Amino acid sequence: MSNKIKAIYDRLYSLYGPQGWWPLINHEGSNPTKTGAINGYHPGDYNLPIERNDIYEVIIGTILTQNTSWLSTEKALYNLNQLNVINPEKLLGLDDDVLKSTIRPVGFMNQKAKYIRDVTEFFISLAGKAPTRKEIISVNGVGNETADSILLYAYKKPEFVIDTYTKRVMLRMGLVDEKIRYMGMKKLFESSLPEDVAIYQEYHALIVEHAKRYYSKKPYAVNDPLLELFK
DNA sequence: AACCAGGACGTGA
DNA sequence: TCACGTCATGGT
Repeated sequence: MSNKIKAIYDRLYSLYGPQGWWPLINHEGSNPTKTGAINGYHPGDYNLPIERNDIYEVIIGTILTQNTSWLSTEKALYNLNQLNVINPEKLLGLDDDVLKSTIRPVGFMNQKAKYIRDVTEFFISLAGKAPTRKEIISVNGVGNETADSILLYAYKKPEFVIDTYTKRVMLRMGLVDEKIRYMGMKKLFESSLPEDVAIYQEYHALIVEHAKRYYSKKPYAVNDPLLELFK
């Protein structure tokens, strides 16, 4: 196989199809196959988000979901939406204790409340312009993965997202070693794929979907259909 | 009842 | 640079 990274993508896509990330609360029902408070997956539609508040929703979603299940994140976003504060100015006007109790389901509510305020002020200061990677990662609470998630899913920039699932799968496939760093893995994917936002968006989402099934509980990769690719 | 979840940051070596 | 502790709630 000349390009294993691409071969894995093709296999995952044929297994699961387009994932329609990042889900948006204002697009409920567009994908009935997923469950939870937000059914706003939009498979095949790579134009979203368009509205300012939708872009903002993706950004606070990336903070909320840090080391947290998406189910919990949905609850927090649902709560915020009920308060009609998925809007940067309105969010900043929210009482801090109210904000913390609203995002409570995601855990780490003290630091995440602060992170959300910081990234919100940064978002407003952009005045509609997309940030560079260096700029967005300088915000407190925005690390490598969150920065790339924001750039890829909120601003549609070709930045590949690496997460713990990605490393887990790549390790099992024997394509990286244990000491690989975030940027090393990111460059590996980006140098193996066409620089295409839709592909980057799908690939990361597909890895998450796949890893939830085969790489959540140990031992990993039991009956993993990817294993037959390299035999 | 341990373990994990769509991580990031601060600290001391 | 690196290894490790901390942050916190909820589902399985």
